[in-house]
Amino acid sequence: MSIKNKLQYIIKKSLPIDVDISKIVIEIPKDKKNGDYSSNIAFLLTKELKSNPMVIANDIKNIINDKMIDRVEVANPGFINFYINKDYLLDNINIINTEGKNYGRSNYGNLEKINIEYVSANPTGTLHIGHGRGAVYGDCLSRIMSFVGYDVTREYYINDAGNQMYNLGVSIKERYKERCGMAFEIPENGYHGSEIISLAEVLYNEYGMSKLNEDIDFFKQVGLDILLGDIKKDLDRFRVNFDVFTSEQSLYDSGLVDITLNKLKDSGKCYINDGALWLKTTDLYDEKDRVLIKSDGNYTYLLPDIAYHSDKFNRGFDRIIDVLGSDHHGYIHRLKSSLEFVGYDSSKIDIKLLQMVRLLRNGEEVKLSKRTGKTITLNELIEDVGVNAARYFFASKGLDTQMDFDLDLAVKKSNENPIYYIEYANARISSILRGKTIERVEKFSTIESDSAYTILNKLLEFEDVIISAASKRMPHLVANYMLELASLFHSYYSVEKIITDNEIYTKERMALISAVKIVLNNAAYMLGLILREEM
RNA sequence: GCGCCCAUAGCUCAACUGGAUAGAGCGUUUGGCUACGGACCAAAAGGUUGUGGGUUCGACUCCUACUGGGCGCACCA
Repeated sequence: MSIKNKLQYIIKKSLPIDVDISKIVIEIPKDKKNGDYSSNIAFLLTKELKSNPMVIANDIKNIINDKMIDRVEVANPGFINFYINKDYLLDNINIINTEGKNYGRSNYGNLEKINIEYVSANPTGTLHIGHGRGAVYGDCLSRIMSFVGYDVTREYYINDAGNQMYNLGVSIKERYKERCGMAFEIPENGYHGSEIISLAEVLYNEYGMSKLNEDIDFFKQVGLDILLGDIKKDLDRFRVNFDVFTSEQSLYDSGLVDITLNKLKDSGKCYINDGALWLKTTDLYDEKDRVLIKSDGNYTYLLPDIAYHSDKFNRGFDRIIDVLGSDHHGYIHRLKSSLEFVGYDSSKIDIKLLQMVRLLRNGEEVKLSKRTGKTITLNELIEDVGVNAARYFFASKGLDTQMDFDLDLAVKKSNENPIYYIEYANARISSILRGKTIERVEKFSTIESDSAYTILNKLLEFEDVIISAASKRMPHLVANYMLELASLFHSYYSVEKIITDNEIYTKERMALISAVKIVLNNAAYMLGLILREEM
């Protein structure tokens, strides 16, 4: 059980009335003068208890008696502040060193089945920096939610059936014609990226001019296979992985798209106008109705997507998380409305929108556009700054910040990325501990400094940090935590020598920094970072 | 024009979703290596949290009206 959870129960037991545990908020005060932990519960009970916060807080204080808590103080205008017992903090060192990689794990998620869909980039080109942000977010969230006991499925949706794929096929065919020395023309809405030219090159090298009479489907399929393969390779290099790849085409093939269409028709929410089939999404959350089948008989993107989300529901997920670019925000209402029409509970869908990455080059904005082929690829980024620095950069920021990424600055100052500061802490500890064994300390007797106890409190907080990162879907909390822990360690390192002539002193401090190293690496794992032991 | 998101130190971002004196990194200034790694530490300067109202014990956080940015507003995906 996490420390906040324990405190919640301790408080609950001390209350004169029954209060829902989730209403008892435990916080970590910014100023240590206000305790290691604090609660504002007294403010919340003033109405029910018909008393003022100070009186309520003092009543609670007088009842609380737990060996985990050293003392309780009440502060104006009614905060209850807790100080954690030092032996309890010290013993946590042993727990960390024993549990190792598992320290911080919990069953908070109760094995709830979660589907997290992210990246899902159309296989019509190479991944760029914007995809990197979504990839890191989805991957970190998956790792974090798994760690706290959710049953997580990581999923990638392949849009391999629509118009864009057709355009891809055309673009490849035209490039192939170009390579064969024939007249060619890339259509206005075709793909102009350099990867299409390389694709044509591959085709030419393999088949010469023998494929000139193949239809668009042939080129589409070749493009899909190769580009999707490249995407998977890039993601793998970025330490981003998936459990399931779902193909849009497979939803047509299995008949689910048509089944979904019939269910929508049965729902009575469809009507025909101007030769197209519309869905009355305005009956729920949408601002205008949407077309399901165009007047030319083709389906819009929405229809297979309703089928896709139905499929996710049918697979029995308790919660569905979609990670999308913020340019898709207008899409949410029509999707949720449609799903309600076919009988699913759309409140189980959590759509996380990530703001665009604005790419700067020497202070000037570089417009990303796949169509014109002007992109900074994910691979180029990794090449320049490395996987760790790139991942940390994305992982350390909240979803709704519109972040600026100055590539020149990032490369030039890559050593100033906080990840190096964190790695340096890990390297220092590794260097001290190298070749030595950590022993269990039955009774700590020499750890007394404030800086040591600040670290111990920070270590104790770890499980709660992971839980709130998971429940709030905010992986950057873990990134912040890591940086703080690294900073506390550097500080501690500068004031206390670890290895001395005193055997007990040395043994206890080695156990402490070993615990720091374990937690640092567990946090790193959560963010998909691999901390170097030497720099 | 309508809708969603954003605005915090010179710059890039935090602030535990309503808590106590708004914090880090970079940059600037000052001090610290005969120590287990100086890619470090200690300290200073830097803020009317875009603006005006409101809600309450308490607001960066919630409501409202503005200002300025991003993104949407297809029988594209």
